[in-house]
Amino acid sequence: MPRSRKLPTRDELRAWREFIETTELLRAVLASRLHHDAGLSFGDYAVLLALSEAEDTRLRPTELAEQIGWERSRLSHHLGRMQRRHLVRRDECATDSRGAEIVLEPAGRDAFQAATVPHLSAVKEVFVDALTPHQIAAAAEIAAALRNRLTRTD
Amino acid sequence: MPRSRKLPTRDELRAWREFIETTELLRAVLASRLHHDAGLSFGDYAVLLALSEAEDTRLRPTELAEQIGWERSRLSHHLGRMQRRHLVRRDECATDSRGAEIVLEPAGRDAFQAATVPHLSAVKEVFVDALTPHQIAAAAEIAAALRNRLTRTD
DNA sequence: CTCCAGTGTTTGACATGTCAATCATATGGT
DNA sequence: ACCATATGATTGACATGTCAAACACTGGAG
Repeated sequence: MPRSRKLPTRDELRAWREFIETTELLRAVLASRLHHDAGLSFGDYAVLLALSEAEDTRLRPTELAEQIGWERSRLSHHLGRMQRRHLVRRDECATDSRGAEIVLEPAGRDAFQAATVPHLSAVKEVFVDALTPHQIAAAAEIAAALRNRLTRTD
Repeated sequence: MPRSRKLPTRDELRAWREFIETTELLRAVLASRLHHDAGLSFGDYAVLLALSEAEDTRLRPTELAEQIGWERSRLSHHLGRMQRRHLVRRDECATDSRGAEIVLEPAGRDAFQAATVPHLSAVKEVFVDALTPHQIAAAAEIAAALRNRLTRTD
């Protein structure tokens, strides 16, 4: 009868714990490898990827933040750190003097290019090759279902 | 021929991105709720859970760190913060004067008890109820497969 | 007994993340 | 033109995470 229970069952909770802990471990392992192989953090990589794909390799902060799903203040702090390392540069925006434009610097382009192959190899090794094709499809569906729940109404 | 390709295909990469970004969002949402509902972080909750389940509600730091999968230095920093909030206490260890024993304090017990139901409700809402029973089982299997890969040889 | 390599834990320096407050400029209503 | 409010972005204070070094004791070889 407890179709309408409010709390997870023991098995559901076990699945939850295994799922959330493992995905955290997965993230940590990949982040650690990326840092070891290319000296970039996950955040660095996300920023550089978005900039690399952007027209003219430049983006407004708000747009960049939306693309990678970050709050603006988080991005701002991170850009400060990346700027110190000459990976990106802040330009003034021509059309809105409040605004800025984040520009990919040569060092950022180089670091991103050097990082890409090792990073994708690592993804292949610890994600793609760890799962069957069917499981990969299932993972994508699960993610879609979760995202659907997370981003509605709220 | 590219059965032995070293990099993910476009589809595999899409699945990867959706998976990793969504699990991060999931974690962030649950952490935010837990903090809002009970004033505890994910880390606080993990520590309090382990201590609550421990015999005599006390544990050696190294044991505690292993149970929740943290590095010892991370745990030490976190315990310092929790101690300031009177959630836990550090006792000297009777059998090894180098060592310590982390003890659950009344405030920690209360906070954990107050946090549990809202947290599990949230897990039910954003994880269990977002997926079909079949998907939950698949999620557990995927996590097991990933963990298997992550924790072997390396 | 003495020394020293090993173990348990903490510390310091720094990278990263969140939240609320601030700053500067843009913009629409009067 | 003027101002109230909205918008783009940054800042400050603080929580959290990693890494390497330091610290404090243990336990066994000589």
